[in-house]
Amino acid sequence: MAHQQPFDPYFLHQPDYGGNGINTLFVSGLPDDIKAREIHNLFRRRPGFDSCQLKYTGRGNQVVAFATFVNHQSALAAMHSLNGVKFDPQTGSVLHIEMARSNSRRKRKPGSGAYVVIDNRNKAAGDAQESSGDDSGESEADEAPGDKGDIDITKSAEAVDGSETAVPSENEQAEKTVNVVSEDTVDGVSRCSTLFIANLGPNCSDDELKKVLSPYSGFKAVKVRSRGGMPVAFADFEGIEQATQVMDALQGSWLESSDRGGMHIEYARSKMRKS
DNA sequence: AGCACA
Repeated sequence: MAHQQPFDPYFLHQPDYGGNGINTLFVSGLPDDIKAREIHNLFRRRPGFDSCQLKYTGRGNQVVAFATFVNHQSALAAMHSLNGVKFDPQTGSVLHIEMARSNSRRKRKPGSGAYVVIDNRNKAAGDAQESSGDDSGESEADEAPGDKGDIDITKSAEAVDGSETAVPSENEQAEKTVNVVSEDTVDGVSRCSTLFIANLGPNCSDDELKKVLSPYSGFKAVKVRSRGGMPVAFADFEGIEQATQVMDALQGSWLESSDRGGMHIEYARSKMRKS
């Protein structure tokens, strides 16, 4: 019985389990000429990334993707950093990312690439053709939220196949899918070596946060501010990279004092004043 | 859904 009590949020007090167990993201809003490689390049830099798959749903030219991470937090962090991002300035397509209904069961095969393509376009037309080299059996691992029922649009059987199934080579240099305006700006988000932490419980203290944050390299200081309402905190780090690591590691995780959900962590708008 | 301290 892996049943979680929906009415008791305290079943996951361990920082390692600061989530509902879902580590896969559902991605829509993709242009229909998207390549699996692009999905891979979009997510591969995100901490905790494991693998991804591009799926032609068979509904027209609809394309969705699933990205799997090592845990819920890293999936959440990636979702937060990429959701709403304008993916293609030409077509104006904007990424819509949410937690998948279920985790990807497809394990990354050793020696094969970190991404895979599932093409249901022909299946929808009654044709049983496999995308190259796919393992037989279930090729479905996840279901899109709000994707119940099979509305067969027996249309579009254009074979735009090939090239996506290629194994990604070690091209570490040719990836500018994510817009980097300046070193400190990614996807239009200004990064900062100070983090802003919200969604804290009313009793959250500096000490509690310090205990959680101090194990991370580069941690300098944390301050909780209450301003009457719910507290927020600012955590300062040596550099942006260290701050990012902590944000990715702790995004969505619960503290003992949490009562409204896990921590919501963003880059602060300004650096903590030097002391 | 909330960003201070100088």
